[in-house]
Amino acid sequence: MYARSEVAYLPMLDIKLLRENPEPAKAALKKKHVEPVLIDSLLALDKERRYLVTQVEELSAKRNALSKKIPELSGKEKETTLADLAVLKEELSELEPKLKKMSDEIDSLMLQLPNPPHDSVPEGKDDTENKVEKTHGAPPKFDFEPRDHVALCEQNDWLNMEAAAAMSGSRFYYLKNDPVLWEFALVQYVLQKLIKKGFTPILPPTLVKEHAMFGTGFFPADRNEIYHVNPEDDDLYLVGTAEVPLCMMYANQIIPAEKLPLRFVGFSTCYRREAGSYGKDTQGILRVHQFDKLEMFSFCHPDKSWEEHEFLRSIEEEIMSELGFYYQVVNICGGDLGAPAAKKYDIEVWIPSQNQFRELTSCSNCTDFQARRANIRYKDADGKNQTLHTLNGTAMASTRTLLAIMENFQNADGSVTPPKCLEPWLIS
RNA sequence: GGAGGGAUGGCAGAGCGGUCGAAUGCGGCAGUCUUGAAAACUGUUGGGCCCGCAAGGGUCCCGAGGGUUCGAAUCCCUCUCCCUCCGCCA
Repeated sequence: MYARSEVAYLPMLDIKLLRENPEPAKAALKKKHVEPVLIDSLLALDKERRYLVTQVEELSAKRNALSKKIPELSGKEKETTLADLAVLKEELSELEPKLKKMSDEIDSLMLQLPNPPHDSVPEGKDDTENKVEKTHGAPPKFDFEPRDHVALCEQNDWLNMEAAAAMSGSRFYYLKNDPVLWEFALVQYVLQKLIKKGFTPILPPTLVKEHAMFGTGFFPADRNEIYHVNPEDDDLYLVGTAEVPLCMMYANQIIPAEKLPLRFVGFSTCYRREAGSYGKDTQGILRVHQFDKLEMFSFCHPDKSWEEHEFLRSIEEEIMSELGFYYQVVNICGGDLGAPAAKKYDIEVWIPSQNQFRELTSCSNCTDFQARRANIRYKDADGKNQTLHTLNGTAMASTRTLLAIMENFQNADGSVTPPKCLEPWLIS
């Protein structure tokens, strides 16, 4: 079926759950710093809307019944019926715009509500309150003064930031020589691993329409992070992650329950404006406008999504440890979680020059948040359509992984020995 | 970029102002027949929302959004997508 409708902007929270059980929702959303009052006013609006709906539908029912009779009528009877219908039409023309306005208002409020976090998500206002769940490995020991990745790139002719900046602006780069080969090896190594685990490899589109950004929950919240291309004619957006096209691959579709989980790994270049990060991580390739990434994505049964979340995390850990990194797993606190995630783990890798861990991957359980917006459902055993759960996780983020390889596996002479697991995939 | 043709239920495909949520075929499900299966036959087979404890009732949906009309799948406008031909092109 090609004439797919665009995503209906479904609200992300099930308003029925909110109606029946507002208190737990309020408590959970408070963790994400949503004022409970907001929920109350939303519910008040919803109540009013339902009353209006009932009125409008009753009038419509009357109108339909009378209209149906028109062909059989004639003369005076027909005239009085037409007059009655005119009155009904008048009443409806007053109520309907009112109802539409109220529904739009509710939808827009619902669209702004984040996904309530899971109980295991720590309280906290920002990244300082994230919780380290585990640490793996040990920091590399150097019997020389380790260089940072910028110095290593300089010495080995791996990077040209100046020409890139002159051409495209700050935070762009030309990568040269060995790291280029490492990236392709990383891609092959990770793809192989994931395919063996049953993931389907995907090369997705990276320019998408606005509704795709709403469907995946990046809009309205993170609008300023996204590049908008030719607003006047093409009106497309460059994705910041393959999560967007992977998720939208099943927008408006119903997946038979027995096919779940559906697991994909998508490769894409990712574009991020990094607005608001001026002056942060300005050196080298840690924070850039463009990088390549392999992203895992699961469509999953609601009962299985927490298990699936741990599964994605375990894959990320497997990759990190095979690459030989010293890393920690961080449980992101409520205040630092994005709107779509109910829970998120970041895996942070030790960066010697900074003497700290930096984020290399993250994986999120978005529960039904994206599925509701993008209208992705599964058919359960009773033949009922139900909203499913979606999850995503970084399998390999190119620039940061390359940076970590450079800094962690550098030698005294400034050369770098790439991880063993890449050897089979390295072009020489 | 230019010129045409389309979009209807899981699929195929009719309908082109009221009797149409929608013929018919295929597929799916249930049953009859059969030792079992196939075939044949019979029945059944979309979704959202609102009211209701429920039974049930109502409303909306024929790509999307608006409009005309007492009444729209059918008429008008805008948008999206698909197909064919020409041009261009990795």
